[in-house]
Amino acid sequence: MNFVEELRWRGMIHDLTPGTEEYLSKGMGTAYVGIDPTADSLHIGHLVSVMILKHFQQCGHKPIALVGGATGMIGDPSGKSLERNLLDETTLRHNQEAIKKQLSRLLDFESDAKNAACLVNNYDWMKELSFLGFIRDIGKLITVNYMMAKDSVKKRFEGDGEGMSFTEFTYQLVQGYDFVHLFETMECKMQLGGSDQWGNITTGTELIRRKLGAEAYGLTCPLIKKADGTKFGKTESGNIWLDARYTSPYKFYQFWLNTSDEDAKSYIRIFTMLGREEIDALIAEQDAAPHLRPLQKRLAEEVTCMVHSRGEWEKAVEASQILFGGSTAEALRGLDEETLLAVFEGVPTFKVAASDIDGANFVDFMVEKAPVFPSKGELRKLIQGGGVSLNKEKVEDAARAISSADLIAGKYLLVQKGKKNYYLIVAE
RNA sequence: GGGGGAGUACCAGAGUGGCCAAAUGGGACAGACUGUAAAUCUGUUGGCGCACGCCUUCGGUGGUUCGAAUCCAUCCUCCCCCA
Repeated sequence: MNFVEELRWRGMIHDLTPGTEEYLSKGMGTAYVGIDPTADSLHIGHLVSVMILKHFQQCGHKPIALVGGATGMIGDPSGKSLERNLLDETTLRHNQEAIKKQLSRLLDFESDAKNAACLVNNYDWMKELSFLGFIRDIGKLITVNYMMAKDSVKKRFEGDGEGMSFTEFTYQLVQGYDFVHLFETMECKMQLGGSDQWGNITTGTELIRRKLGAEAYGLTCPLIKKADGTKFGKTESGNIWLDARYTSPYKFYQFWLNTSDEDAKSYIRIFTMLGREEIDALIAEQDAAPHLRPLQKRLAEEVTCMVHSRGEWEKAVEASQILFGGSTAEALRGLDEETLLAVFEGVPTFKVAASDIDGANFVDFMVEKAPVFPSKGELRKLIQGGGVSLNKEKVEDAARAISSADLIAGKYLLVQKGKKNYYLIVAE
C-alpha cells in the first residue's frame, strides 16, 4: 500500500517535500511526529498525527513518536501570538509518561516486526548538549535571515503580538536538531506533522542537507476544520481528551456522534482506518437515509473502540439509548442502581443529605442544597420556558416541592437542563 | 513634551440629567421543528420572596442635584495625531 496515495484520498495531505514518494517507494521508511507534552493526556487534536503514524506503520514503514520533553520546555511559537509559558521538568516528566501510555494503545510498539513503532524523548539527547556545542555545530549552519523568513516567526515581528524571546526564536533550530539526531541515530528521514509545523520541518531538512549533505523529507496534514468554521476538538466544556478521567468515554462517543453530516464525511476518512469502498458505501447510505446517521454512528464506534475499548463503546451506546432513546420516567425508574450509575458516569454529581429532600422547594433546593443552577431567577425562567426536567419529566411548576418519593432507587434525583445536560443528585 | 479621543453588561456598540437594569447586533442558554444535525422561528440573558416591588451595576474615588451611565473635580487605563 502506498502511504502518500493512502493519505491523499483521505484528504490528509497539506504539503509534502519533493522526493517523498520516491523515498517511501524504496522500501521501509522511517518517520517521526513530535508531540508537545503540555498536558498529561493527548486530546483529539493530537489524534490526526497519531492516525498518520498508524497509516505509516500499516504501509510497512516505521513510525517514531517523539515526545518533546526538551522542546516542550521551550514552547513552539507556531500558531501562537503570545510568548508561551514554560513547563517545569517534573510536570514534563509526568506528562511524558502519561502520553507514552496512551500512544502505546494506538500504535504497535510490541511486535517483533521490523517496523514496530518506537518512542523517543528529545530530552534524552538534548540534556547532554551544551549551549556552546549547539551554537557551534547547529547554529553555524543556518542564517538568521532564513529563520526570520518563517511564517511562525514573521508573524511575531509584524502586527499584534508582543515580540518574541530569543528562546522561542531558537525553537525551530532545536526541533531541527531533533530531526538531525534521529536521522543519524535511527535513519529517520522523514518528519510528519500538522500544517503549522511546515516551517519547523523544513528547517530540519535544511539542517540535514547542510550538516550531513543528505536528503530528508517532510509531510504535513491540513488543520482539521469544522464546516461551520468553529474550532475542531473543542466543546463548551473544553477539549476532548483521550484520557477517560478528563473526557468520559460516553462524552467522547457523543462528540463524534454529534458531528455534522459534512464533517463526518471527512472525519471518517481521517480518524478511522476504514477502507475506501466501505467509506463510500457509508456515505451513500448516509445520503439515502440521513436521519439514521450511519456515518456518525460508525465514526463514533470506530474512534471510541480505538481510543477506549469495545466495552466502553457498548456502554456509551447503551447510555445514549437510555438518555436519548425517548426513554420515559418509568424506564428510568426501572433501572437498577448499578446500571444507573454506569449510564450517568461522568455526569456532574451533587451530594446532599437525605434529610434535606423531603418537602423541600424544588427551586430553593436546586440552587442552595445542590447547586445545579447558579441562581433562582435563572432556574425559574428556565422552568417557565420548559427547559428543566426532573427524572425525565418536565418541571411545570416552579413552586413544586420534592420528596423522597421522587428518588430513584431510593437515593438519586436526575435533573436535566435542556435535552443534553444531565445532573445527578445523590441523597446520602 | 504638545494636541485630541475613549473607557457601558460575555463581546461589539447605542445612550449624554428623570420614561435606563440600560437600545441594537453577536455569542450563550432554553423552547418549537428535527436526526442528539444544519437551517429557521420563539423566549431568556445582574441578584433577590420576581406580573408593575426592592437591592447592586455603566473605569476608580469624591462632589453638584429632589434625582447621575449622563454634569463637575480628581486619579487610573487605553488609543490617535504632532514633535
